[in-house]
Amino acid sequence: MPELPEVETVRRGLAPAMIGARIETVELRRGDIRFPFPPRFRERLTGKRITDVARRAKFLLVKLDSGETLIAHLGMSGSFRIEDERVGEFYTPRSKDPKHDHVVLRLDSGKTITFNDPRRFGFMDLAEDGGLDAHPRLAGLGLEPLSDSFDAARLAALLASSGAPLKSALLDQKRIAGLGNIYACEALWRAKLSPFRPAGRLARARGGPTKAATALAEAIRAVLKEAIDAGGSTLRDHRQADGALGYFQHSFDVYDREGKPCRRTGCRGTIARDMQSGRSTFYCRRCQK
DNA sequence: AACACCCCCTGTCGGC
DNA sequence: TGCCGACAGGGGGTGT
Repeated sequence: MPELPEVETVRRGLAPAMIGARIETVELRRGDIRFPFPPRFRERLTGKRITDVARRAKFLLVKLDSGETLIAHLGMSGSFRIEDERVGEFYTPRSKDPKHDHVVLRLDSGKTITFNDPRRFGFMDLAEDGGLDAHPRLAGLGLEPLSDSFDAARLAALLASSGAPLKSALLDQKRIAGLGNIYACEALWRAKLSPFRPAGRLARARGGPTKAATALAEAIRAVLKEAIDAGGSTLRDHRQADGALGYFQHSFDVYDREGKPCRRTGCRGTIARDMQSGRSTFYCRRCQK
């Protein structure tokens, strides 16, 4: 479930295995994932040393000593796997479906980093030295919800121009970058806000953000932070199992809980599911207004 | 300009 | 048991 917390969890897993290492070989098992690989992709990676592994919204950013940056997106089903050739098969069982291993990076540390993506909605790209912020895949992205500058006032301002329902606006990566279908639903539930409420109306208050915007900003930050904390703790266990980085099961308050009781203390509502712009929205009619 | 809609692709699950 | 449609964490392109 690669939304911001999952991508951040993957980043934290990859960073210690990748930073400082040199890429010795790049194996592409096909010519494209969702998009074709950029020109001279293998050459631009091979022999380069990795200086950092960062994240912007749901994008992983692998910084190279050439100044270029490898941009990776997990799409819906992408994951990375770390294997250590020096340790061997006992600690690193094979993936269940190696047929979806599309990219294999062999590092001089002896570790192998494999990108696996059954649905191939993920992709990789390269940004030239100095061209990361202007790269077409990143240029239009909105505010990082976990950055210091994200607060109720900024959230309200970002939603002010929207005529869309609140949940659709939260999924718009040009406004807030990193929320996906799960955490948009979860944040709205926490803030007791209906996903159908007009987003632009959250902004309109004299002298500052509305109570709803304040609650929503806090809910977004809290739900993302908690998910990252949960992923971080799950990560260690998961890696002992098979070295895979990508999917972690969390327990959600509303997502995928259609027909089940609302978990809010004192609320007797039942979780409903509706479609909004083609995606499922889970919410409680009783306590989300 | 700012939406809503459809599509990309594979796998899984529930209903018949 | 098998088949078939619905649906799945995302986002890019198109049409209104």
